[in-house]
Amino acid sequence: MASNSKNIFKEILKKEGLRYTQQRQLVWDELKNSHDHRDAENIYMCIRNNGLNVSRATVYRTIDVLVKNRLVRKMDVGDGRNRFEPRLNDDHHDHMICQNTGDIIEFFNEELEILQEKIANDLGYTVVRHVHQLFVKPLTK
Amino acid sequence: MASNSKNIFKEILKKEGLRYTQQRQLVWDELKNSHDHRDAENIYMCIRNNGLNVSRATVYRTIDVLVKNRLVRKMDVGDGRNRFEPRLNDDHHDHMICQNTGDIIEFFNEELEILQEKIANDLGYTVVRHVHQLFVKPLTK
DNA sequence: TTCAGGATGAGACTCATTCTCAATAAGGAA
DNA sequence: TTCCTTATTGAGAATGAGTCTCATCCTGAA
Ligand SMILES: [Mn+2]
Ligand SMILES: [Mn+2]
Ligand SMILES: [Zn+2]
Ligand SMILES: [Zn+2]
Repeated sequence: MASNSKNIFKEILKKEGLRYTQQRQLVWDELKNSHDHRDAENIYMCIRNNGLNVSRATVYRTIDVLVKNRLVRKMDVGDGRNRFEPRLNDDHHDHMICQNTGDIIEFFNEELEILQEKIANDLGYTVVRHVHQLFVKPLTK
Repeated sequence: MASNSKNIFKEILKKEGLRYTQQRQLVWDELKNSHDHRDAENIYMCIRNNGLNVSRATVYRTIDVLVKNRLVRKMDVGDGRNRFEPRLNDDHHDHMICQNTGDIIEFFNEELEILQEKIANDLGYTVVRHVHQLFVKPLTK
């Protein structure tokens, strides 16, 4: 049901010893209702354009909690501001950024994931997290 | 000889229609004489501690030229400031960042490079550049 | 319903990087 | 060499994403 993600959110706040507030719910709603890779300002403005009011500080503070608890993923495309995407069904994927259109294409390749873990192991490490971004251009036919 | 990289640098400035200046040479010297992954402030301070004087603005401006012409590589480890490393013999490699020590370990894996190009191709793209960073922890024996 | 203490909002602040502009110095011409 | 045009430089102001402060507000346990 629609309230499932709300309950997950409430659980997390409880676990963190934080209170459930209107503002925190609004930020989470705004994030989970789009699959885009958006920056904090965009999330802030969308809430505001909806006639609701949550401060920038609260947007940032709430996103931190969401990222820490893996409900949201933080990413940096190299343009100086972080982007966020919801992560409801904890599926890992990496990104391809089209240099022509700015489109962000998601991809997942098991072989790649295994290979990078192997590379780390061979050097005496294990991968905790990783960033893999391909900046691409369309193939000319 | 030692002046080879200086000549390469002069060539690039000429090609870009820029003048050869003491300050620009000092920034390039500072960068090429270390294999570390350093931030702009570090480069600025090292030059200054050598009793020489180049402004921050010029350090940033010169690095831009070096990056554009592939004499220097720009990277972002996610701590809010860019890092730079020389790139004299245009060898590609990716990075592993140790979460415990902060060490940056370089690696290169042909198979990985080929695989990511294949992934892009399958989606109708070709890879122009990529970022691949593994945030790792030492394996416990 | 009460009320202690966590949460919020507005704006100050931080810090890396970029911009401004008057003064300086390359470097081609003669 | 000297001259002269114009790119370059330096100091500091400006920018912008993100963080912090603190007076006020609100949550939620009792
Ligand atoms: Mn994504
Ligand atoms: Mn490196
Ligand atoms: Zn991956
Ligand atoms: Zn690579």
